[in-house]
Amino acid sequence: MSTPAESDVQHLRYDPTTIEPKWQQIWRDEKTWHVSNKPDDRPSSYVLEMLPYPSGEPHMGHLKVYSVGDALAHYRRRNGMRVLHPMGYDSFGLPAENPRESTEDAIAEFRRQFETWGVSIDWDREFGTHEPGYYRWTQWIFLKLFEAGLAYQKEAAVNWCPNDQTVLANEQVVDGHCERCGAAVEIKQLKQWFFKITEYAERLLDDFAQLESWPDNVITMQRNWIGRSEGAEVVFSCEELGIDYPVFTTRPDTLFGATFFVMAPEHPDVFKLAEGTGAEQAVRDYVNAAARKSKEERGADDKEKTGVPLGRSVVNPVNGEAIPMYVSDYVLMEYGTGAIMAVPAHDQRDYEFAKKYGIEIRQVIAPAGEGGQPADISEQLAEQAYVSSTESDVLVNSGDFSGKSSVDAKREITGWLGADGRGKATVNYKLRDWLVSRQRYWGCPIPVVHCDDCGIVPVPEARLPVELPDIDDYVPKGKSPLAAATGWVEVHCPECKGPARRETDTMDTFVDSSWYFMRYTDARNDREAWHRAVLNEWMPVDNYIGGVEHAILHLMYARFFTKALHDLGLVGAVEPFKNLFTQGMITRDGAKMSKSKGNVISPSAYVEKYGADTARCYILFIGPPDQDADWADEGVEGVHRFLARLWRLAVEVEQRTDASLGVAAPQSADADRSSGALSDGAQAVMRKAHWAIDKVTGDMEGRFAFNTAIAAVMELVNELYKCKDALLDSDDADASSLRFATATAGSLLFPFAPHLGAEVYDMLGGGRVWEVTWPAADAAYLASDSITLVVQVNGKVRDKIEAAADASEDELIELARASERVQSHIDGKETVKQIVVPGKLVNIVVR
RNA sequence: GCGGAUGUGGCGGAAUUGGUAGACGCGCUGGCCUUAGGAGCCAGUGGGUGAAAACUCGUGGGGGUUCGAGUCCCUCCAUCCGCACCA
Repeated sequence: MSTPAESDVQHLRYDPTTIEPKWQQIWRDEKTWHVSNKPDDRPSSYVLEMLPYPSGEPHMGHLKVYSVGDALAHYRRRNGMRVLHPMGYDSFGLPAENPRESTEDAIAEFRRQFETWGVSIDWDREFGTHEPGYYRWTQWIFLKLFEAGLAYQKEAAVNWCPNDQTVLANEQVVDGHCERCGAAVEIKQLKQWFFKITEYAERLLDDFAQLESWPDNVITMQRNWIGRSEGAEVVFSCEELGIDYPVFTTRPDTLFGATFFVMAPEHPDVFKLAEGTGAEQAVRDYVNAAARKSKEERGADDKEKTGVPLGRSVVNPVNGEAIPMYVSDYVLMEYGTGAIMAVPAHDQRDYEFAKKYGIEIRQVIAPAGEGGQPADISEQLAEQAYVSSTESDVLVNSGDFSGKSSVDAKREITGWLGADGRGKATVNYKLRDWLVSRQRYWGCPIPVVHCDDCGIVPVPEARLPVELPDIDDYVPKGKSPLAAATGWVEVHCPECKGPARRETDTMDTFVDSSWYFMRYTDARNDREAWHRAVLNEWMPVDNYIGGVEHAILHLMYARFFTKALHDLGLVGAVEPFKNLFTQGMITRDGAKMSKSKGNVISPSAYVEKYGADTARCYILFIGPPDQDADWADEGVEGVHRFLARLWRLAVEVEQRTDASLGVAAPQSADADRSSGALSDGAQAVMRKAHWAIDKVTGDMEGRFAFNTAIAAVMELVNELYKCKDALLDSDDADASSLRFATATAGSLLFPFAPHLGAEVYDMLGGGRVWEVTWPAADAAYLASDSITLVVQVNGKVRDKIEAAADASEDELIELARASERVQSHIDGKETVKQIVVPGKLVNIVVR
């Protein structure tokens, strides 16, 4: 029964360590994945994974993101598209040791591993953001934004990380802690560089409509972060000092209930206001205490409201009433105007403050009660504020506006105040300008000089890049280490030629990564950042793939950059990423991998032991790629077994069938299928192969269902094992069907396991699978003459019957009723209803 | 507190439009092959009753819509994530 050839095959070992380097060398030597910028008749597609921060070696997240992106890139290419799939490194940042050396070592290791993974990258476009050839253009963009008034310097209260010894953007502070190192963030008053992202707040919101597919949660997070709220700016006047204080409120309908007024401790006028009132010392103590608090302490959940009177009052514009002013840290300087009107009856925070300091709580809103009269809510107001604001909430104690609905009153009171300049409708955003200066050495220098006579002078474009000097001590000490490089700092002013000093702060690394996807399109251009026509040919990115942790930071900054550069006429696209895919995390024992938990596993160990194809397929097979997945070594073994099984099948089929048959489908295939020229086994094999083609294609299109796509190839291979013994040693048609189906398994698996896919296809005489068009399923093999009819009685499955695919509804009912198993359930009962789903099911409802 | 997601065998997961729940893989059980195998091949595998045929229960809990619900609606619970003094 078993031939020598068969038993040989059983003992052959699938050896990825010889197969994988073989194909990698061909791809490297022939630059297979290089794509030219010269358009051709193929549609272009830009597939991009978020660029890696090179530190140590790649981790499981990298393996996952490139497994997903590479599968997509391969699939696109084989569907006749011209695919841009580049690679680079986010190589400025916070390295521990000698930055230049450690960065370049890490990049070399990343590149080496990516090559062992067989990722189909156009290596001719590779760069690191720390290379002068790249950051020259980062500086150029900075100057463009500066010219446009979108980059500016101002003194402001900023987030300071005492550990990293640098300022942080608002977005980089998480729960009052440094996003990077976890230290409690302090507030400092410093002069810093900002990008005017707030000018784009509205468009960042509006243009969500232009995106093709982005996860809802990412859009929601950005929307919340931008924090648009509509309301009114209302002017309260301090008559004693003759200063007007506008406040922002979303509740102008509650103005008649304002019984006090609060300023943030950072408000520049608090000392001026307190002066001469006797409150000076108390105010100074309070403000100093607030300044010493970390952001976290200030924002703590259960923190009791505190504050001190300023000893002054302001006039409420709706009723001319003078109300007392306070300073309290529950008011934030960075939102609105840094001052608020306080309506304790209808705002919980104001309520708590008023309760503590015995300030009047004056109700001006009431829910509609019976008979259209306002309901009595005094009981509730003894406990907490009443914050509802709907059509059925009406104003009380509000002069001429009493009786109006809360909703109408907002508009009418704003309009009334607006008529004589005491207020206006406005929109406010939580979003603040992007703080981009960093007091770090390893970053892109900000290309300006400070001249005593000329002020801030941009470095002329022709003199870019402003290169990072080599220095001895790059440990941050509160100001940029670059300040110590006196030979570099001291320059001549580009305008007056007088003595001047270079800016010593460097840029936030998020600036580097806000435009790298544009540079890829024309990465070797040393005359300009990109050629416009080339850029527009590729942009926007068709599929952007990465972790959801960048939902706000990177993705919002990149959107802002694209819009700003668009407005400057430099970029055609308005949005950078048409489709966004956020991959889930790889966990270990159900927990995030971390050094402190000691549960970190690295891809390299698995790639060395099982090969890249196994590691890549496993990470895709483990579950839907947008969900978190737990890494299990037994699962890896299972996938490895499957790949070995396919490889052995290919070897056996190759050895025991005639090589001249190649990988073509049997010639008698579709024409003679019904006439029986193909054996039953061959037909089963052909049908399964075409079923798999259809399934994998469907899973790749539209959704990233790689897990079920791989499962389909597993099913095909299982079917081939079942049929192969009958088909080997048979006639040419049978042998052809086997060769075709085995090669098809390799072809379908190629996007996920490129080395093995190429090996199997080539072994059977198909040549280079990546040059072969993606297979199309033959409808003739998908349709079947017979179906399995499910028969239900009262919705419960009672039988399954083989039926002709083209049977009529009546025939199906007849068939169903004839079944013995069905009869035992319907005998002697009245048939109420019979439902037929053609080709699928009959449900007989009896009583 | 607000917003979002998820909940299916022992485990990872499948079920694309309301129509056979559990594809595929892991694990487990049995068989074949083998000097042996933790290799390979084949078969079985949601729970309960049963010798079997079969019956019955079953997609976090409860309720509803429907001939029919993992899928739609209401409600509760659990876990995870994001935001959180934003006036």
